Amino acid sequence: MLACFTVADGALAVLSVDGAGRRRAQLPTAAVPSTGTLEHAGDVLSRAAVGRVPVWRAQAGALMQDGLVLVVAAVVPAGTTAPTGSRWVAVDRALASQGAAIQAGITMLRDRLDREPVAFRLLPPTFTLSELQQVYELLLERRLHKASFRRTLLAAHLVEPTEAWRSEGRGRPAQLFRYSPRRRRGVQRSVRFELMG
Amino acid sequence: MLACFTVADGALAVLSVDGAGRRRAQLPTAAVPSTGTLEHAGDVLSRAAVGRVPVWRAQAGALMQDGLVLVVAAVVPAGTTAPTGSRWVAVDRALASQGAAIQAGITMLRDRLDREPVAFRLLPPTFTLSELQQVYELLLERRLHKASFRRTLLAAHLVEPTEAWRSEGRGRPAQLFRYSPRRRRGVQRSVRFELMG
DNA sequence: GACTATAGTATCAAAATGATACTTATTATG
DNA sequence: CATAATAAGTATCATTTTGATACTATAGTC
Repeated sequence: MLACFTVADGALAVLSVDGAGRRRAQLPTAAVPSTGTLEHAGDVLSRAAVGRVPVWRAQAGALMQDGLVLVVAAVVPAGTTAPTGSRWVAVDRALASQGAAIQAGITMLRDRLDREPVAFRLLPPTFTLSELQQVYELLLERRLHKASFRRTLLAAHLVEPTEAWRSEGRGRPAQLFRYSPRRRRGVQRSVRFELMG
Repeated sequence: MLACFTVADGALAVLSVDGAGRRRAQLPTAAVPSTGTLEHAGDVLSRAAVGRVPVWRAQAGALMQDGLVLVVAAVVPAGTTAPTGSRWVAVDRALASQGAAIQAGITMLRDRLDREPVAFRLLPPTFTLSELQQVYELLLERRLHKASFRRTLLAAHLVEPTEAWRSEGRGRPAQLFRYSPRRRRGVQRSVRFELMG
């Protein structure tokens, strides 16, 4: 089962296939083949469902739903069009019908956010830092501080500026950046205890 | 397949069943039942393998190994004895034969370390702060700063001191603490970019 | 041109971190 | 018994990180 996410209309959206007359979100599914790797099986399912191999993908868990179901979390860039017969559904609405699988996928995205380039893969090759921050805010479900976000991001040498600027409606144009990780993070910082009790 | 971890002899160890004449580590396995929840299936497997339900458990992934294999990561307190027919094997040695499954389990433990009480569950009900720090160091594979570790831990209100002290060999006795989370962490801190490029 | 909206920067105080060194309490050794 | 050794736990302080606030820059709208 594929939980393929993108950003659409400023919200996280998941790919849903149009069931026969059903209004509930349905995630694309395929039988797990008995041969080949699971990675390959995930690619096959993705290609059938989205028409392309996702730019990021991870196992999100296994569910018992009328048999054993593996959930694959996947990510495609904002702007990817859904193939006919499927559409992007805002996660809030989709949760109602496919809650467990979608939740597993989102949890996987959140958990990997600081270790793998999930947010960058949810964006086109070039993007503004405000867009990037919005993706982080979507996935973390909280507001981030603008100056701190940029300072930390730039200090991590994960992006490089391009020559291009984008003027979007009102205010000052934003510079476009490209994901271009330079250095490994050498210094490890202290432990965090975010336990909820 | 069960990757059940504990701390033994100052190292992370995984439960291995003694195969017929095999020296290689073998993780306990059971067929996924067609009925019931996966959580229950994990408990059944654990009870058969360790003689008890683990104090912490999580899905660690799915592997394609001569058929589809689900890996369950589990944790039992230090000092738990392995049932006859099985033994604790230091992770370093066990990795050789069951690398993928064990690695998936360790990754799960590490990823959850700051959000779920994995380290506390690897210890008996009461423990010293040095022991706790050692568990964190084992799982994170790096040294931590003593004063910072304690400051942060106490500020998180996750442990409470007991009246008991333990004198272990030489130096000053250590106070025993109990896992007793008090408050939810209200403040969220800034984003970390630990991407490896 | 004034107003508003958004990008991006600067400054500064507060908080978190890590190094170092210190104190305390115990066992080992002579 | 005195002293050394060892480990727990604490204190101090400089450095780094963080977040609030306010600022400048550049565009569109009225």
